[in-house]
Amino acid sequence: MSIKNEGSLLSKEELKALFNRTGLRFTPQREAVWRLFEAHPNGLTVAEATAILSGRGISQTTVYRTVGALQELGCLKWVHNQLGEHRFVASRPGHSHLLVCRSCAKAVECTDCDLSVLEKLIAQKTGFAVEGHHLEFYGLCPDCA
Amino acid sequence: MSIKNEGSLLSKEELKALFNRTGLRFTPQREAVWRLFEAHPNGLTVAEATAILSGRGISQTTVYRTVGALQELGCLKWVHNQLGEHRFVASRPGHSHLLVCRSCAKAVECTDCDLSVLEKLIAQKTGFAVEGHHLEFYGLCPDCA
DNA sequence: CTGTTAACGAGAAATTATGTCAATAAAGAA
DNA sequence: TTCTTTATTGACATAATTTCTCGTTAACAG
Ligand SMILES: [Zn+2]
Ligand SMILES: [Zn+2]
Ligand SMILES: [Zn+2]
Ligand SMILES: [Zn+2]
Repeated sequence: MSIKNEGSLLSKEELKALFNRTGLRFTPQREAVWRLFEAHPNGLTVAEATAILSGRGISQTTVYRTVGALQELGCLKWVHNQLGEHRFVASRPGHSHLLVCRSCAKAVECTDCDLSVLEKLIAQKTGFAVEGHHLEFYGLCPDCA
Repeated sequence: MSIKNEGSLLSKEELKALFNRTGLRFTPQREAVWRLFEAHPNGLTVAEATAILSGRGISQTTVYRTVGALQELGCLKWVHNQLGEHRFVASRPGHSHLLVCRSCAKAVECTDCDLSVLEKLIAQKTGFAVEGHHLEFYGLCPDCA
């Protein structure tokens, strides 16, 4: 198990390559959206991101589109906090889980949480071909405890 | 591990008792909302439920409020399907997980999936006081495979 | 440098969810 | 049963969230 490291998750070159790999263009707007989430390890709602980025001339439409793209690239994860708020958290590309604080509504990423045994068990019992999962943990973060 | 049984999950008396236990009133509208979800094991969005129930004189406002109440009572679970659609699935009161078919959107409940070991591990590593979790599995159901 | 076309912003529109308030009816007491 | 209390309801307004349209701009391959 490892906790997400602080600081820049992706260099400019890595980010450009990530977009270009799937035929997407690397634009200043897309970098700005990504950097914003990168700078907020606890996550943001689209509304919060738009409020900040509109001051930099980036439109709400572009924020929505970029959040969608980053999700498909696997480096932006969504969580529901207890009140149904839809938040997004930056991460390195790949699968991970998130811990959500019920007090301050912030989300922290954790990786290497193996559920393969459970998936196999469920596949056997139900006949489902299990392809993946979404797992969120709820609780109180150290600051709020 | 156990799979959800078919048919009526709660008798009228059980349902009334469930509401009254927490000071909520048992109304025809609330029963109708519950029975609708009970009759749709694959789940419904609020919009779908409202479309059906408005034909029976039940308002959108009441559908939203009842869905919220049933969630708090623990017998209505939400899932995101792969496209972010927000669906609700009836279940017996209590904690459980759901398997969602990516083809037919069918959601099947399963219980007794123990994550306590994982929760303790995460609590140690992160300092979070872990209080609960939300876990969905995605895959293909036997009929769609 | 040039051409192609994905991506952009502005604004409208659609969808989803919540708030207000007078009328109604569920639950418990008498 | 009847009465009293008050949570619940429906209609409607409003707010919040998300998607769409279209003319313009600029990323990127050649
Ligand atoms: Zn996982
Ligand atoms: Zn906190
Ligand atoms: Zn669980
Ligand atoms: Zn299926």
